[in-house]
Amino acid sequence: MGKKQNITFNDIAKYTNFSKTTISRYFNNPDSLTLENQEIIAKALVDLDYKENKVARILANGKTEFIGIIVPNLFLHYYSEMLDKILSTYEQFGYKFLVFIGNQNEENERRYIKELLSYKIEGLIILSHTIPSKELAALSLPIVTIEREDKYVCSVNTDNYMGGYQATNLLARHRCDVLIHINSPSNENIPAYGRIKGFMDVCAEKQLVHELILKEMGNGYESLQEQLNQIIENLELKYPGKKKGIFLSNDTQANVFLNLLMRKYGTLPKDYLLIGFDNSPISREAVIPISTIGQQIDQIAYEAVSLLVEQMDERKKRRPVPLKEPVHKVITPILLRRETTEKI
Amino acid sequence: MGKKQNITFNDIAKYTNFSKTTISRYFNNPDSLTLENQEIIAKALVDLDYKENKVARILANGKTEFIGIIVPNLFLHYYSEMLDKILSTYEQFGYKFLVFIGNQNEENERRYIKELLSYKIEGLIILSHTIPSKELAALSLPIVTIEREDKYVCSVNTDNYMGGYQATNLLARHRCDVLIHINSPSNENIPAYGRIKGFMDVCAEKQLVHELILKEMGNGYESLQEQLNQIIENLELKYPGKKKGIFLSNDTQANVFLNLLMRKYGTLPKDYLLIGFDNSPISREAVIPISTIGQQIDQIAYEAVSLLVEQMDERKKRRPVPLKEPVHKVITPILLRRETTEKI
DNA sequence: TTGTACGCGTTATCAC
DNA sequence: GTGATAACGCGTACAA
Repeated sequence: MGKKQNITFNDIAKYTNFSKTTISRYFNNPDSLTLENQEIIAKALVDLDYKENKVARILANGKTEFIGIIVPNLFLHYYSEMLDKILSTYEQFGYKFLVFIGNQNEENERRYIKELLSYKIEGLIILSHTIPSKELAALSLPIVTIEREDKYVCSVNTDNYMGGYQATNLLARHRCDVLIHINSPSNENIPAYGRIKGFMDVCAEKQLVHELILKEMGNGYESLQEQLNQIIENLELKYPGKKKGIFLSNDTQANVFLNLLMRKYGTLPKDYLLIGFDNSPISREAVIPISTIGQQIDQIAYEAVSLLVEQMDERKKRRPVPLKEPVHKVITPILLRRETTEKI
Repeated sequence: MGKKQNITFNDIAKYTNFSKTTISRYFNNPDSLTLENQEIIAKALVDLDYKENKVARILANGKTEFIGIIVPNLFLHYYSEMLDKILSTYEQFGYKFLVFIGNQNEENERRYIKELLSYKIEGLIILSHTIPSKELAALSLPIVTIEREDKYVCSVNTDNYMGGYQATNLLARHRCDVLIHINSPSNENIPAYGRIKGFMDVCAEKQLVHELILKEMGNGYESLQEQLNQIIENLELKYPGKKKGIFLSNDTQANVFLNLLMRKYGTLPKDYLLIGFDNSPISREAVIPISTIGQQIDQIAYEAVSLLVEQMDERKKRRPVPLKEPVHKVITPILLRRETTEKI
C-alpha cells in the first residue's frame, strides 16, 4: 500500500536530525530554537505534509479546549441565535464546541453530560431547563447557564425585570386605559419571571388599571391561536372602547395576537398597543412591525463564554482558587419602538 | 490535597487484582469474562467512582466518533432546523458533533477544517457554500454536503426541480393569467437552481404566459422590502386586473411580498396567488398562512448522516473500498396548500 | 539551545 | 478466561 501512516514528530525528528523534543518545542515555544533551525523544521513539515494531532496532545497535557453545550432545541430562534453567537466566539477564545440537543429529556441530558465528561470537556454551557442547578454544580466543572434556574451555578441572563419595566412604561406613557400582560404560569426561580414582576411593579408604582393574564398556551401553534383568540374576545367584552396596552411574553405570541386582530379588522385598531419580547425576526417581519424588548444575544453569548473561560483558566493554575459563590451576570435589554406602539 | 487524580484502569486493576487488559475487556468484550468477575469489576467501578476517558481510547484505537459540521450561520431557520435534526441523530448513530459557523468566510472555513482534522474527525458535513467541492474531495475524508455545489462529493439535497414544478403547477391549476417566478441570480450548479428550471419547464409544457424575474435582493430586510415593492409596482403596471400567480424563491420573500400587499390593500387581493419555498415558520405565522414547498429537513438530515456513516464504516474495514463516484441523494419536497393559493 | 526518558489512559497482540 | 507488553503521538522534567 502506498498509503503511509500519519506523519508524527518522530518522522520529522528523523528527517531533520533533531529530537522529538525539539520538534515539540517548535510548536509550543518556537523562540527557544534558532531561527535557522525553525526554518529547517518548517520546511520538513511541508516536505512531509505533517498534520497536527491534537488528540495526542490532549492525552499528554490534559487540555482539550472543548466546551460542551446543551441546548433544548434549535427550533426557537432564540436558541439558534444564541448558539450561533456562542460558536462564533471560537475566533476570540479558540475553544471548540461539542453540541447536544436536549429535547426536554432529562435522562438523555444526563447521558449527554456523561459523554461530554468522558471527552474531557473543560467547561459546560447549559441552556436547557431540565436538570436542577444543584445537580450541575455537583459536577465540579466550570459551568455557565443562560436564562434558566441558576441558584448554584454561574449564569448570564437578560435583565428580564428591566425588560418588563421598560415595556410596561412604554405602554404607560401612551396613556392606555388598561395595561395587560399575557404570559404563561411559570416558576419564580427562572429569570423570565422578572418580566411579570417588572410589569406588576410599574403598574403598582403608577397606580395603573391593569390585568395579569397567566394562561397555559399549549404546545402547538394552533392552540396558541385559540388561546389568544379567547383572550381577545374576553378583552373586548371587558374593556370595550378602552385603549388597551398589551405586553406579551414573547414575539411569537405578539405576532399571533396581531394577526388575529388584522384578520378581524383589516388593520391594527387604534385602541390596541402591542409590545412583545425577544426581538426575534418575526417581530420585524410581522405585517406591522412589532415593538419589542431586544435581548442582546451577542453580548450574552460573549459574557457566557468569557465567564466560562475565566473559570477554566483558574483551574489550570497550580493552586486554583475556585469561586466561593456563583457569579450571575445580567445584560440589559433594549427597548425597540416599532409601529405597534407608535400611534398617539 | 484530598483531590485525587482520575481513576484509571490501573487503579481498578490493582483494586481487583486483575490486569489492565481484563478491565479493558470488561468494557469492550464483557462476555469474555466470567459473570462473577464481571460483578467484581462492576463493584470496583462504583467503589472507586470510575469515569471513562474516551480521549485515551481515541489515541489507542483511532476512533474518535467525531463528525465535523460547518454551517454558514444559524440565523436562517433552514440552517438551524437542519442542524437540530443532524445533532439529534446522536441517538441513532452515537457520533458526536463539533460545530463551526462559517459566516461566508472562505479562509476561516479552511482553518476550521484544519482544526477539525487535527481532532481526527471521522467525517464532515458541509452546508456552507464557500469552498469548492473539488477542494473538499481532496481532503480524502468522508464528506456529505447539503444543498450546495456538490460535483465531487456526496450530497443530500431537496428535489428542487420537483419543488419548482409542483409550485408552478399549483398556480397553473388555478388558471392564473400570468405566472411569475421571483428569484435571485444564481449559478446553475447549486441545487436551488432547479426551482427556476422547474418553473420554466411547466410554463413551457403548458404554454403559459409567464415571467422570470431574477433580481439581486441585497443583504438586509429593508432592501428586500424595497426590491419587492418595486417589483409589485411594475407588476401592477404591466398586468392590471390580471390574475397573477407568484412563486417566490423562499418564504421570507413571500412573507414580505404578502405584507406589502396587506399594507396596501388591507387584505390579499383576489388577483394574487402566492407560494413560497421551505416551509419555514414564517410561512405558517404570516398574517395569511402562505402556501409553500416544504423541505423534509428531518429526512435530509438523517440521510446525510446515514450516508456519512456508511462511508466511515467502510473506512474501518481492513480493505476499504472507497466510492468510485460521489453519491447524490435527493429528497422529495412536499406541497403545502395554504390560504394564499386557495381562493378560486 | 538541544536531547533523554518517561508519562498520559486506553487498546491490540500475543502469549499462557 | 486472563495477563504482560508494546503501541498510539505528544508534552515535560531533567540533564547535558
